Amino acid sequence: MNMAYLERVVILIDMDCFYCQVEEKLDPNLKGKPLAVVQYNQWRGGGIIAVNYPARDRGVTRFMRGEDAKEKCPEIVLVKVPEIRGKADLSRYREAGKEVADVLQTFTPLLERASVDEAYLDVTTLVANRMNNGNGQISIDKLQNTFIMGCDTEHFINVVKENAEFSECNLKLCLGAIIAEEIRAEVFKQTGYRCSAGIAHNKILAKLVCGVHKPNKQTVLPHDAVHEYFQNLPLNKVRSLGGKFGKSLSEDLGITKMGELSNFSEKQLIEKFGKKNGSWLYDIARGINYDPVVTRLISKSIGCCKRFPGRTALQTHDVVQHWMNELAEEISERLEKDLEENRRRAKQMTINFAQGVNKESISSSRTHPLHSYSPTRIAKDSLEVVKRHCQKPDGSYNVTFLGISVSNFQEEKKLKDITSFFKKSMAIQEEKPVEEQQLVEDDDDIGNHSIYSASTEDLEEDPKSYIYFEDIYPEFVSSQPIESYQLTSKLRSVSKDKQELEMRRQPSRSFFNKYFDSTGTASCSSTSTPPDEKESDVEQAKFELTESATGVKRKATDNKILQYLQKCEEPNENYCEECKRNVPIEDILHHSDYHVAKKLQAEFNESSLKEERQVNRNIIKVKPKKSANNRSISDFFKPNN
DNA sequence: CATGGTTTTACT
DNA sequence: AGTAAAAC
Repeated sequence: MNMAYLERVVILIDMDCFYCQVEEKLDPNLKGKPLAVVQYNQWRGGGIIAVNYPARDRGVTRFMRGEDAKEKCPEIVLVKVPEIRGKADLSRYREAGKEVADVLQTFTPLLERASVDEAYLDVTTLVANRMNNGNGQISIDKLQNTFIMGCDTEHFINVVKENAEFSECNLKLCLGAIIAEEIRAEVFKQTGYRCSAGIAHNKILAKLVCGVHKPNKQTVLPHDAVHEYFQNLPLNKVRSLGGKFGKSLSEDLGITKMGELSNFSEKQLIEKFGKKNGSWLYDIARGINYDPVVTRLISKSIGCCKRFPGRTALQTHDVVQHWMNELAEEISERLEKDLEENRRRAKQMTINFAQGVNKESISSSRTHPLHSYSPTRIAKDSLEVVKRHCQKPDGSYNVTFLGISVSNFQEEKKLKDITSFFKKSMAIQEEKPVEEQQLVEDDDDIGNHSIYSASTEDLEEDPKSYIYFEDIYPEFVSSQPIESYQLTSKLRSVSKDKQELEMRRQPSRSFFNKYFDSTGTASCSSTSTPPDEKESDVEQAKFELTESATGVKRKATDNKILQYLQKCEEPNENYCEECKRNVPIEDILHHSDYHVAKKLQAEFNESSLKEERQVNRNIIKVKPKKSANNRSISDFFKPNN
């Protein structure tokens, strides 16, 4: 069982009806009552954007208006999202999401925030650590809230224990599930929010099963259970197949279930849907997916927008200007906050607008450089764009949508964060308070906005003025990363032969068919000897284990796998093995420093207690102002156990 | 009239 | 750079 696509353990954490939970936390009176969160209650009771479970039990769903919900469930409480400047203000939920992310972050840096209430975690190295540290025991009492797809949990555990080496990847999933239990418990402990989790070997599968036992439970999808699960699974349940593509997929191929997708050759799929989609489909039909979990804690863009449907369409310059001002103010506010929190500055702004009614509406967007965070400046530039594109010859408008979003964030200070942490904690050098270093320059044309932090384009960025991490600790930058070493060498030893290829072609059913029946009752004996007719498979598995253990390398015959492995084996200059992605070449130093810090944290976490975790959190954030600890670097290199 | 506001990614 | 799709 040494296949590359079974190496990773991915967790998807999804908050249960998050907006409702946020409101319930704010007003504990609401707990237990049927509740929905609505925005804009003017028209038909407002649009529902979240429904809690008591309300769901009574048939209330999203896609209902507030009025419909009241009809279905007269006792329902409808909480309206706050409004500022005439539009919905979602900041309360963004804050809550950040709270949760801060907890998740203490478990692994390999964290991808997918939305305000969802995040993927690649816990492969955490799992590997537990196995290497002799901390890899699994038991039912650590999996009290865990379901295994297609199998009873306790039974699954027993089989995994009895066939430890044969089902190493399933053991990994169990450990991943234990970690997920810990994560969810910690999230609840620190924030009071409940969430569900999906655990699998990749993001698509983790996402797929996360909701199977919602709320407040978690679900594991072992690779061996995929085949059966897919037989009855509609195509559109799979992420990215939920829309038009999924529909055309099912029409073009004349299929409705995921299981049917594996009847098509990779060649066929590529012919129909292109190289990228075709291979992706071929893989996922077999439960295989290589999309990496990329480390992203903060968003790459910040935007706000508003629709003006039907009769509310904006008809005059004055009204358009008014809403431009409102949007610009919100954007500006959020940008200033982002600047403080994340020390970065957006360089580009995109103005979105639509004219005309629904079907015949024409939407468009224009980009514009962003020189200042001043709301009047933002409004002025945006308005100009909209005027140019939307004003009719008679001076009137018919604008049904307006939006401003900003992107192309540039770090305000490079390499400074991490070095200042070390400077501080090791007292290497005196450091001025952050505030004093922050130059404010008066920017621009329309003047009078000195309170709006200006561009730092020409701020001195002399590398010599910083102390570089690798100057102090060259060994950590130049040598093999500590934590990833074992994983990396494992990936390197992954081999591939015809047998494995065959197993890819014919989705593997062996494990589940041999040891489980569909009801989840035990069908294997208490001995570790498998039934006769399957012995060859076990022998094959052992053979593969031995082969990889001896480090014998065979030629990969499958290009995809080959490429995947090459990525692992020969990282190029700017390929970050930790993130499994390329990072901008100019950021690589900063980036690798980042990972060194994260690794210290990860190692520390594994063997440590919660207070220590709390301390590490400050390291991860590398926010000098929060680092109230006196540890020296050597503290981090104490033996693990 | 009318899910609405966000965010990411891929295509061209 | 601008558009479209997809997801929550």
